[in-house]
Amino acid sequence: MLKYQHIADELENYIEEHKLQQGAKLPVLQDLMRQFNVSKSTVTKALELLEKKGVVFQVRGSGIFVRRHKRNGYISLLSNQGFKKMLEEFQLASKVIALDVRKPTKEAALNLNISIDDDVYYVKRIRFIHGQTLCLEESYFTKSIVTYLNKEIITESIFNYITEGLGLSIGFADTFLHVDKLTAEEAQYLELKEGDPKLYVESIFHLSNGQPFDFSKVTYNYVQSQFFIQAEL
Amino acid sequence: MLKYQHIADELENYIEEHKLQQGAKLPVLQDLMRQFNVSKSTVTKALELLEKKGVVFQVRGSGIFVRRHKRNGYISLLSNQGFKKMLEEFQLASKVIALDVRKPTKEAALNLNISIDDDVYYVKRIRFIHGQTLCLEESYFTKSIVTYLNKEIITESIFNYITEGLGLSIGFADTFLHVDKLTAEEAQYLELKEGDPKLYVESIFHLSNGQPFDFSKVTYNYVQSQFFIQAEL
DNA sequence: CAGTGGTCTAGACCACTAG
DNA sequence: TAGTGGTCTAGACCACTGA
Repeated sequence: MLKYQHIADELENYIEEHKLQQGAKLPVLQDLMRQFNVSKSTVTKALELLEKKGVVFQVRGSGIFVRRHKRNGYISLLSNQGFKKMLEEFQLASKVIALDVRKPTKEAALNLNISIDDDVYYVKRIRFIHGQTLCLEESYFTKSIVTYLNKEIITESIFNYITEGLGLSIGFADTFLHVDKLTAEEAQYLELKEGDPKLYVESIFHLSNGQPFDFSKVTYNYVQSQFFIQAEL
Repeated sequence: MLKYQHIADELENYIEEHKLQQGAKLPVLQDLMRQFNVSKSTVTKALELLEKKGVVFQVRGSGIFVRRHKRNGYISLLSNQGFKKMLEEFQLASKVIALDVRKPTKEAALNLNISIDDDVYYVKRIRFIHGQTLCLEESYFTKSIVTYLNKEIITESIFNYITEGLGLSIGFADTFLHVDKLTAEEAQYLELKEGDPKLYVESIFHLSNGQPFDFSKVTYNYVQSQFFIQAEL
């Protein structure tokens, strides 16, 4: 385990356990260096991680403080809060509608940077949150990378399987979103009415080496969809 | 000017000028160290900045590569791409509907962490993109921080004025969003129909020292609203 | 002006990739 | 196995905050 990762985890746990609120002051750098017996840069690296994650903010000349917003029930749009945490917190579940190997659409091939003759796994599923429909999801996985999928895997967390099971390292994602009206088919799956609002999200996920491996199109139920983003400016 | 900031700017310009595409390889760390005559950590810091900004990705054992998505016309939801760039690229304009000093609503006071007896600047404006209505925006600025505003300022970029004019340093923002249907009033302002879809975004902006100074509620025209997010996972 | 976080260095060693 | 980026150190110096 990386030292800075470990320090970040410890600090986050500490904040969680002691239920520290926005603005609570953490120990100064000197103390953290001594406490964990590491150099200044290592502590700094850990704090940068937490800052990116939206857990703390640092003020030069003053100290390190807890950052925590007041609202519950919002899903993080940047999945930097951890997959497992999300799954637990929101009791997500899935129902699989389709799973097969096929040729990609032109659109999918373009986004995955493959030929329309290459194979992809096609996954279509509905996701539920607290027992309500959350979204309708269609995904294309490059088969030469994600070599095997089955119904059991995709009912659980696909990404967890990709990292743990296949030993692949996920790097980054490009996500595009806009708002529109539900088509009849989407409305039926989400148990809403045609013409109701929807949030439509397309994402291209890449491995750490930059190779795209998943192109997904997700239509969210507007009633259930509350998102948040913590940004540094 | 910070060295790592300068290096990051230079590299970004280089990529822009040479129109490097996704996957293009940049010089290795050694070369960048020599080229800019700085230590390894400094180059690393510059590259971390660019990585966070979604400009490059690094692969251990392999190199540093350009990251660039293929879609145009999408607005970045994390304003980490720079305000000025956005304004230029999208030809944003504003029409002011209201500007006054008043007492905050309970909601605004709560989010700004002030008393309902404190003064706030209230701003209501419509923003246009390429001459079309983009959004309807209501903002509350803590008056003790943002001490002065006038119509001219808020017709241009408020944030630019806050940093340049008032010399304040903006730190981070918490943003909450969901999808809903337009009310009659919103529809009128946005030149759409009541019941049409909308993207509704609430943000709380904080100074670098953690103090909230702006609570804003924005309703986007669904036709014009295309957003993207570049995330690291 | 004491104390805090931010920048930067020089160098050791490690983990991974690709030929 | 040579070359690449990632981690970590110890320490100097700088910029900012708050009493």
